Amino acid sequence: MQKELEKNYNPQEIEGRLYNKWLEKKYFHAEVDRSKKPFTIVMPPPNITGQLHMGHALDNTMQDILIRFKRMQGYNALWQPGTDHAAIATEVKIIESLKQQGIEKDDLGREGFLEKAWEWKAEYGGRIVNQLKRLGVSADWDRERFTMDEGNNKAVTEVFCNLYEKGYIYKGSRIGNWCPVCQTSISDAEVIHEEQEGHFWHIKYPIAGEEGKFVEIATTRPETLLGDSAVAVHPEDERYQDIIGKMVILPIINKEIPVIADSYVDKEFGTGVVKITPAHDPNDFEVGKRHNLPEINIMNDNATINANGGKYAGMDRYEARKAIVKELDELGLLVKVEPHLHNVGIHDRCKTTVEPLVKPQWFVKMDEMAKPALEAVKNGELKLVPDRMDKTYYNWLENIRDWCISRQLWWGHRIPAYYCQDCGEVTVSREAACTCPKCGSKNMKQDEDTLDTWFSSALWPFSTLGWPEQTPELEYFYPTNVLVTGYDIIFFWVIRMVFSGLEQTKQLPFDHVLFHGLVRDDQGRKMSKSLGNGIDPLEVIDKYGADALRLTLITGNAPGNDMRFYWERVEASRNFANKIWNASRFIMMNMEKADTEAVDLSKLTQADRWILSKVNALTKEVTDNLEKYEMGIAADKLNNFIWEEFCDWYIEMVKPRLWNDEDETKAAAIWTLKTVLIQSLKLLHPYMPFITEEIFCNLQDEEESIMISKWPEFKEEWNFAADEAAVDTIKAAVRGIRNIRTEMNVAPSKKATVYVVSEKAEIRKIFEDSKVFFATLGYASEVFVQADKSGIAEDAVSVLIHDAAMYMPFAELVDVEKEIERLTKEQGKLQGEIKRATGMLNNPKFVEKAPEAKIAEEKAKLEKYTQMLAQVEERLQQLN
RNA sequence: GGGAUCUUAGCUCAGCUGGGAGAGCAUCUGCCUUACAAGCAGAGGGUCACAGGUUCGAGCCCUGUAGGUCCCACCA
Repeated sequence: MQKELEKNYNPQEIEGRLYNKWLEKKYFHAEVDRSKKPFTIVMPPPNITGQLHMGHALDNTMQDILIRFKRMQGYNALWQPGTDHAAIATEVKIIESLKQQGIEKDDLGREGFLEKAWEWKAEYGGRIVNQLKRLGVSADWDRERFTMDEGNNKAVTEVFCNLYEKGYIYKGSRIGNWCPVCQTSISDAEVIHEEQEGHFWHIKYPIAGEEGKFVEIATTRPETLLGDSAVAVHPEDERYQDIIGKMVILPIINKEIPVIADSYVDKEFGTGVVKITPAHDPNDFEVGKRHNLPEINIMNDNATINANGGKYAGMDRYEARKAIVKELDELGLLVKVEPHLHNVGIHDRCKTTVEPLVKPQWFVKMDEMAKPALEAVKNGELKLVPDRMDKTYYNWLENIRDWCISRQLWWGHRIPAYYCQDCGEVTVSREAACTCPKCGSKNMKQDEDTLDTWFSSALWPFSTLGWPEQTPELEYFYPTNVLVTGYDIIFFWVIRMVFSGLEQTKQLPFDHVLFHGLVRDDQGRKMSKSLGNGIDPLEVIDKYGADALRLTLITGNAPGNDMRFYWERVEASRNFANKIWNASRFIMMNMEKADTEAVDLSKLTQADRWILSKVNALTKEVTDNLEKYEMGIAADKLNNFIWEEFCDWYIEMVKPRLWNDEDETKAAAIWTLKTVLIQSLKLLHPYMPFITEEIFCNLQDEEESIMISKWPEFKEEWNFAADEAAVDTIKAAVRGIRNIRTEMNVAPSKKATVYVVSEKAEIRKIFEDSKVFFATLGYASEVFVQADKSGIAEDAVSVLIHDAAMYMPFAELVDVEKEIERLTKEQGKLQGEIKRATGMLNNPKFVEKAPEAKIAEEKAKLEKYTQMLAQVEERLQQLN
């Protein structure tokens, strides 16, 4: 006796129960097992500060689909999860929360702060994991890692030392991006450019020793004048040839600086004269290096003016700007102020305008490591999906600059560099260096800085598997198979994993990268906290179930494309879930009517063979699509098959057999229903794990879970091409009857007599065999199949289906005008088709080049359409 | 400035290597037909942005134009 299902699918009751069952049964856990092939995905580690958002939901749904698919296919599937310490993002949050308690970061000191940070991690680090679980994520939680756990720390130190020993890591005093609020350096990738309304100040610098003579410069940042070391013009600028080499007097500071010539200056832009501030502008920094200019730092770390700014010392950079402009104006040196639109660099985390500053920082030399990473995609070893991402990837690697990896933060991996306080020697070492190798001093101090958070995430695919130890896991599960992530972190993360993997393990960390886009709101805007337009995935799960959310995020979306979130789409997915639920309910209600354990394939009817053949073809297609990461396409096909083919057609076709106790094919029908349902559920399981599991378990007792059941395969013995064609014909015929009924406004309760007329015996056989479908699907009371039109009422209405004509004696209901209109339309259509087919067949090139099957198909169509046209025309004549 | 991408039904989007324009939602018309009204049956609606080109054949390939989005670089 089967369980009775509720009338509507109710996910809330089911999901938690099933997820716990899966956890208890350890289905997500993978152990090294050399008898099976591994399939590995590493989960992009969510930040410990994070709350689940739609991006996570999409990313993890895609991974879950792939991992469940591969697991069912028999792979030893490992989905390696973990979380990211997210250095700056977390540190900022902790500082904020401390502030609310009235505690300043500096009051705590490094040790005290880190204590708080670990407390934070303990409190919030598990939150997002629990949220992911609600989505149905089948990751191996027993292997959960953290970027700052012991193993990862070891990997980070090892990589740092390896790169240092190879000469790829160096410490240099270079101009870099500085965030005055976070008080740390940031990499180029962390700077976003924003167009802002600014001003262009034209200022006169007096020429030394030439009373009354000036050069006019234009600047957007007048306050940096305090740090000018020169004024530059283009070497070939006729206007300024006479002043090259002369000195000008820097206003306010009142010191002489040289006029230099450098081709960096654009003659056309501004006045053609540029002030050079090597310590506060990246371009000026380069110019300064070329001309050996002094780097005068005028700013403190919090972007206030320092002692080099004289009387402006202590002022904020913007305050100083105002004051300096005012003074210049008073001195009569301000020529004009123009409005000016320019791009300003902003820190992506805190939105503060970054300040270019010269600071000693650690860098990774990129040119050598970029080469093999570039090569991997060019030679096809690493495939990006969609492949248009290749160009973005190339472009970045070909123009790569050294990676600034030091951060002036506390939360992160501390740089394993030790300075001898006596002789100044720098030691980079895997173990804490207590003795200076040069002078033997015990007075050693570790570098205060920590590493960019992406330094540890770059190692994630192999550090999580145990590297640098040669663990069995590393050997077996690495390299991983596919990385799934958003295109927005291709530079931050993907590329860095690729070159790190190649450098450290001599292998690509994965051979495919599947990119997805952003989930936007219904107006196409990015979901963000400030806009308040974010939709909480947990709210969607509460309302409609995890399966509905998952399906919504996958359906109708191609790899790498952004998508918009609509509640209506979730509703549609929920409706689909309910449809499956009810189909299953129907099947279960009928299952006890016959013993379906052993059914002879020869007992199957044409309809049974048709749906089996369909699900068989679907199996192949869905499998192929999933192998090619075409999840959206496969989802569409599953929806279409289950809803239309299986529910709307097959179940309806089969009903009379279930209701008729005399019917010998009843058992076959029930067997087919169950078989096709189970196979569909399996194909759907990666998308909708909960509902498929619930039905699967209610449907049968022999297997304990659909998620460890075997993925279906295409079977030649289920391939019934002829039956597929025949049922397609029947379907078309039924549709024709329904159309006529609708057009003539025949109430469904009113039964009709249907005549099927065809001279062809095989056509007659198809309809003879399927009279019952017309009764159920087309509401016909009687069906006559015959070779000619004898006995059919003169005023019968006809419809043409393929090459069979159907007559329905509804004389009293016929609207002749309408019928003529319809037939005329049909006539036009057919004429068009005939013209098209004739054109193709008369084309010598087509006949020569096209495959034979194609030509035969066109010939068959031409013949068919010609016959149909003749029938339509005959009918038209009758009516006129 | 360099690059990517998009423009397909009222809306949101699919459309694989060129071979008779699709889905969901929305709209209209009938139906509470014993799995499902979160449903069933039917209907309307598209010069596939524009202009050229290649091809027997173009939504798909090439060139150009217009508009949108995004990325990178940079504007003293």
